[in-house]
Amino acid sequence: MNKIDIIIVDDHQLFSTALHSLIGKFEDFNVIKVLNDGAEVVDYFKNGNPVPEIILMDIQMPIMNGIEATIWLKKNQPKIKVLALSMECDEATILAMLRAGAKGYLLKDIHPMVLKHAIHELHNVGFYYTENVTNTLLKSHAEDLNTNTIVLKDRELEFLKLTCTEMTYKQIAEKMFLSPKTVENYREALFEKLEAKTRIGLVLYAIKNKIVIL
Amino acid sequence: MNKIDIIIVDDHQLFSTALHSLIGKFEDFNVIKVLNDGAEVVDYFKNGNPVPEIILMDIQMPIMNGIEATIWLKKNQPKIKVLALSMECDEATILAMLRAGAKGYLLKDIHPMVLKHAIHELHNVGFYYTENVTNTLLKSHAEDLNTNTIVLKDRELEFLKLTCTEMTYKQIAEKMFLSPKTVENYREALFEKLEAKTRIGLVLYAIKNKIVIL
DNA sequence: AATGCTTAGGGGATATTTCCCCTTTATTTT
DNA sequence: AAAATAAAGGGGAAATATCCCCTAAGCATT
Repeated sequence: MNKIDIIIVDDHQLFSTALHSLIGKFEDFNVIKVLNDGAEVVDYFKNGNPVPEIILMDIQMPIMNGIEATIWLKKNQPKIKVLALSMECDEATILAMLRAGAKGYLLKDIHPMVLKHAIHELHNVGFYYTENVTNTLLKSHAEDLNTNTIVLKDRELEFLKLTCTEMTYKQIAEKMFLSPKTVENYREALFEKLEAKTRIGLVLYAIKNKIVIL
Repeated sequence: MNKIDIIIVDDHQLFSTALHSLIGKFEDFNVIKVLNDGAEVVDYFKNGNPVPEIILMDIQMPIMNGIEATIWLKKNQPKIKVLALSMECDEATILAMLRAGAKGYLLKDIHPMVLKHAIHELHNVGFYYTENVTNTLLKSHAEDLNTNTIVLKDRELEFLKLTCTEMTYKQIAEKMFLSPKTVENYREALFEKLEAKTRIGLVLYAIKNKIVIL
């Protein structure tokens, strides 16, 4: 039987190391890489490295957070199944992560056997939600989880993050190595996509969907 | 021995009623009023009603949330000790509530005797923090909790909330029955107080400090 | 009576945001 | 090969936001 290839993404070295050795003990899993930030995920795949079946993804990470990284994966590596592994149990974060495309959501303090089971379910069935998460979904009326097919492009995401800053568009343009007029186009595109009327609307969207985390 | 006067503020009728009858069983407490929203708290005291020693304050409420209400109380009824009673256990909310001036923070699923004990501690010692909250405080380096003495005035708070909206200042002025120029002054005052450079800065502050809840 | 604080309002200038319409070049899809 | 799409850039105008400095009435403190 083939092993399931896994990548671990977590900025907390202690945790990712522990997880690595833990998963190593399960004979049917194979950790092919440990990455420390969402940004490293993007680099990893842009460089054409081996594609895993499953990614165990932390959420809070310094450069690119797990939600952004999952959004990127949805677009660029749609076959990979992302299992969110997080400390946060609040509804907003769970919803944001699932909207981003995660196929499962576990809290970090679960029993190892639950993790093992979750990975298998993800691999065989395609998703795995704990009771906790299911409840959250039901509570939130599961509105637009699947309806909401808003997919932001890389540069749009980058722009959106900078928009949640006290930078002017001119400054954002410099930071993105673009002309102010191009940044202007990103702004207009996002106004449409996210149904915003002003820059404030973009900021609210980004925060609600945890594209920026305060 | 004198009873301790208490006001309950919670929009969830079922809960506040249950709480009322529960506290009624403790002979040393006296619930003098049950209110259903932060806004009712403000009205209550503006009308010169009896002042309690302790307020049990919910956080999520439809019109004015518990954090705003506590900020208002800090300024207008500083002797009242606010005990937050909430479902949220995330760091940001706890910190925001304590910054707002709450003297204690309990989760709603605690044992009644813990609540009783907490109220007594609040009354006698002046504060009561569960281990949970203490941990959160230590983790967050307890930076500016006491240093941060930013007190927003009523109208400033009102303005700030509207600022987190896709309304222009002109529209905000209309809604507040002020001239655009006066709103302009509020903006400038808040820029200084909150160390913001742009309107985005105000929005970020309001969200971080849970003055608006997304 | 004088001082200070709060609340409300204003003038005038500059920078930024927002809107609408248009071009080019490369890549992807059909 | 033709058509659609993504990514980058632009002109010009109107609406908003930001800055700095100033006035006046009301109220509380000293």
